[in-house]
Amino acid sequence: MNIKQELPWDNPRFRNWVAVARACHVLERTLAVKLAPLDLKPAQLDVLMNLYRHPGMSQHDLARKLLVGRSNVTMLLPQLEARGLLRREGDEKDKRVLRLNLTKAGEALLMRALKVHMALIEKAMSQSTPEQCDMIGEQMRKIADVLKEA
Amino acid sequence: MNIKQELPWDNPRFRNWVAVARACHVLERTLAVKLAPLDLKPAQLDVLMNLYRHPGMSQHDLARKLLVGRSNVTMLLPQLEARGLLRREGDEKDKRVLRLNLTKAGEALLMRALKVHMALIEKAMSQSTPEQCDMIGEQMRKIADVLKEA
DNA sequence: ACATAATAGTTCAAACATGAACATTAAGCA
DNA sequence: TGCTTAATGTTCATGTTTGAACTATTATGT
Repeated sequence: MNIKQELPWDNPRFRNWVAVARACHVLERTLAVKLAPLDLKPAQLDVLMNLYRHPGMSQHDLARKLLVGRSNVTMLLPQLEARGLLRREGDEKDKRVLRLNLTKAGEALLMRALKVHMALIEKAMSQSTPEQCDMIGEQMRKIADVLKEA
Repeated sequence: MNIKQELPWDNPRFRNWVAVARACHVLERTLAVKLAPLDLKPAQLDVLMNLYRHPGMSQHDLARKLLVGRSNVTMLLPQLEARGLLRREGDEKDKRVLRLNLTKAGEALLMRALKVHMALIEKAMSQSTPEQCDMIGEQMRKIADVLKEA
């Protein structure tokens, strides 16, 4: 019995997941380069995207959306607030929470950044048919779900 | 003309890629938790995996495989070397390069870590058929290729 | 009501990644 | 040969991410 048979590299699921991870990594790095002219990092773009889609969300909710610690959000926001891209306003009813909203400038920068992000994703995913693309998205959502239970 | 039509969230490619990125992120975080008992981080596991598959590789080659800067490798290796998991030996012919090899202990720890990694990937990918899984891997390899040219 | 739990956000130190500048060695070429 | 250029690895300063401890506020239970 050859030990090689037991090794992950011979397992299709393993090999294919490694490909997923590599593609993610490469796209993330490429995005960072393309966003540099806007003086924006991928993590910051994630913040702006989430605030656009969920206006008035709390920092805690934002942290969960970003799959990141709360302290990370605390460190991330002041930079963006100082640049006038978002506002943090205390909630009236619950004095613990801060409500987050994009400013006009924040929305404007987001739109420019989205063009860059969109173009990159188009380039990456244009090699797949719409059916393949949808199937990939569907499987990935399943993966995220099954792992969050763990 | 509704501006919403131009927004990425209505674009299937965008939505599906976001799902890919989230799945990657969740799996990476989960892996970090599951590897903690072995006192190993995902990045360190990546190192061990690459050295196992490419014995005697240089730090420069390792950095490229890991999609990471050379200085990062320089900072990463001493910890593993100090734990006796790998050796760095100067190349005879080219005195600039250091040849990297796993020790027995390194291999042993790798095997234990691979069980953990493998189990996690199995859990994640078991929801896809083998055909779907292969297709995903194929598309992701294409994406990595097309982006590396950029 | 009052004590206890839980929650939102912050602070801080440590771990980590990055890129530029550097030393050493090798390769290319006049 | 010598001079220039490129490659390998290290160092260092900077910025990022993390988790634990902390404050302030709200919820819960007796």
